[in-house]
Amino acid sequence: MEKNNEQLLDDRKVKILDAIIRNYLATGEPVGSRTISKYTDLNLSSATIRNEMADLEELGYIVQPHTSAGRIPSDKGYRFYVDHLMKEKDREVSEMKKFVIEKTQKMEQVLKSVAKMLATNTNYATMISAPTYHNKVKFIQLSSVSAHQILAVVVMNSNIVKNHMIDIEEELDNETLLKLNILLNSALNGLALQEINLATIARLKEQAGIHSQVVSDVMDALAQALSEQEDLQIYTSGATNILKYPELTTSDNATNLLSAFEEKDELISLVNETLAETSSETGIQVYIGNETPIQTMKDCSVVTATYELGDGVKGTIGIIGPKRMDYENVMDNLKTLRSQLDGILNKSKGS
Amino acid sequence: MEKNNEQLLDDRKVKILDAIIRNYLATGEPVGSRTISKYTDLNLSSATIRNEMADLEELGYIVQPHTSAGRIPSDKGYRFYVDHLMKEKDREVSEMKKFVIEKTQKMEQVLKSVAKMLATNTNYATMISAPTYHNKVKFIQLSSVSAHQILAVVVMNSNIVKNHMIDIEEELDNETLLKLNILLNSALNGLALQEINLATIARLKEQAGIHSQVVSDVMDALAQALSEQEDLQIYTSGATNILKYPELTTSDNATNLLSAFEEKDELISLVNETLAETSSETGIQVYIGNETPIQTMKDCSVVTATYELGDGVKGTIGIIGPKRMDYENVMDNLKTLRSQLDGILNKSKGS
DNA sequence: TGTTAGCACTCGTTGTTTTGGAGTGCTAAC
DNA sequence: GTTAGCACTCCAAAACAACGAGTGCTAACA
Repeated sequence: MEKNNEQLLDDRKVKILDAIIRNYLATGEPVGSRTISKYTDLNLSSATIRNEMADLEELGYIVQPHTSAGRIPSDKGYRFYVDHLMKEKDREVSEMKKFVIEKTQKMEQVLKSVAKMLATNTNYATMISAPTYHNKVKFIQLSSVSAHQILAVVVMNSNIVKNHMIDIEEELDNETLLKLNILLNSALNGLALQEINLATIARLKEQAGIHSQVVSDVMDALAQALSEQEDLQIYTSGATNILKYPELTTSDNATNLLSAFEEKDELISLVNETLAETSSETGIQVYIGNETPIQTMKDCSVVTATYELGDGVKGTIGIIGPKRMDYENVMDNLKTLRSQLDGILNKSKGS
Repeated sequence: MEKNNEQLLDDRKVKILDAIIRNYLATGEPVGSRTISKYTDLNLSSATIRNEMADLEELGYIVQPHTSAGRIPSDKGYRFYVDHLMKEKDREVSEMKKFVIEKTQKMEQVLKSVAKMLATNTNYATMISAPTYHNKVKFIQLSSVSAHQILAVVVMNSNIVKNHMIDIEEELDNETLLKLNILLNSALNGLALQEINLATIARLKEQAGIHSQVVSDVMDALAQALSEQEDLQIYTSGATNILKYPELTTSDNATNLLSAFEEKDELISLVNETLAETSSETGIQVYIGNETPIQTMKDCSVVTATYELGDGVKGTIGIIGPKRMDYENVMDNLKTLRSQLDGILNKSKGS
């Protein structure tokens, strides 16, 4: 925090800004010159601090809620803090791992408990998206369940299983079914879902050589089932933490935020956004106030992390809290989590 | 509302009580004697009303928030209202049906939109549980997906499909697999999941005649997969409606309620509770205040309805709001919904 | 005997005023 | 460049006043 490659900020100003923000993060109250005067080891009188603060305000790093109140950080101030001032903790990571791993059950369970743990750890609202497998077909099987129903099962590379029930008009004999199975497996194996389009299906029908209506129907149904977009699963926790922060409770702000957590579609676009913004080497992204892609969260800070499960499979974790959030703690949590999710989730694949 | 088989309530008191409650439901404000004096067609002076109100208070049907305030209904008052006073609307039901049916997609989608519609219709928080199929096995299939993986697919009577991936040590040849499939189907077909226990499996192993470790392993894994309790899916909507009612916002009440909606485990016990209480012929249950099985909701009213999908498959719908909820509207909604869910959901079976 | 007008009283709500104090900006002295 | 001092601002909390909706009670009335 000695360095300042930022415009015009001399060493002392940086120190003061740092002190202001830290103090505000801790108390949530506007901080005055006298406080800083004693807080720092700069040994400066409050009057001096006042002058510096006036400068910092002019530069846009802090603002006054009203005359005769202390200063609070602006978005720009927070940004500077996150980019330059914040210390990176390096704490031991064992506890977290243990907590999650203990009960490695289904993926869903794991994700839920990860979200929950993060929420209790940070006291903010959290979300985590299930990894999105853009995956290849590994195995397909059609089985005749009853006279008028065919069950199609598709296993993906990641061992995710999809099934789809197909209603048919007339019965399909076992022989044809077997033939179809072989055909499908040899034709579609290794293809990504996106690669299976109308053309592929048409060619398949051709190859099948059996020009009965039933076969055609089954193929179409299967194609449709495969093309169906699996919708992004999102798990949240601690949404009510939002109510703990008065600055988020004003107006119907809180309601909107809570709704967003219940409805989840805004969270989905958040996930898509962050996955698109191929974030820096750390994989962690901080949105302060208006920087956020989601309008509903413009009074919050949003910290997201993308995690990767080895084979290019990605997901997103998000923490939503007030702008005066404990960035250090949050980012620390996300960082360790990110490094562990790979191991944790791979153990519990298979939906 | 002419009849009063309730203790000591003469006709006039009933009318006054009715007026008080209706008024309070509409305004949310304590209602005074003067209001009632004009509201009803009884042509009584406020003084007379006051006397009657004093009586009603002594009998426990209404309470005063404080001296020199109007009266509001007590739990007992609400109960009386719901049991005897409330009119049953009979409105046309078409709109609701249309709205939901239009987009009959997957069950999950349908349930979500039902909850949403209810929430917007009533302005309360709503939940709906997915139907619980205590179901019989219709079809089982083991398939070899790769050298060390077997996929077990089980189709239930209701066309719900469960799949489970089984890791195996040594490869299983096709012939054995086929044999197993036949065996499993003939042995387990028609059995309810609960009927498949260790004994059944042991007997099956016996019958298989193949005493290889692999077969035994597969059987065990399958048994375990089958016995796994599918956890009750619950969809909610409009949880934030809770914040609209000041009487629920006091203290950390709202937080607890909202958390309940996020965490869902309390909702699950609510569902279990209501399913157990084999409710009356109408299938609708009203819990007022402390009557509710869920402590968190002791300041609310909870109205639940169980719906049935022909084949004994049941689910629960719940509406959670303030005690001064519009019971008529709520119950009306639930009633029509109940009568339609059967048709709606049967169209979109298959998870 | 039931009903009602009248009245004194209660008490929460709302609005106004007062006060205190935290914090500022500016000026003048060091 | 730093700081002590001072006048000034303005929010928050407390204190106060007025209002009015509503009550219970009593006494008169049909």
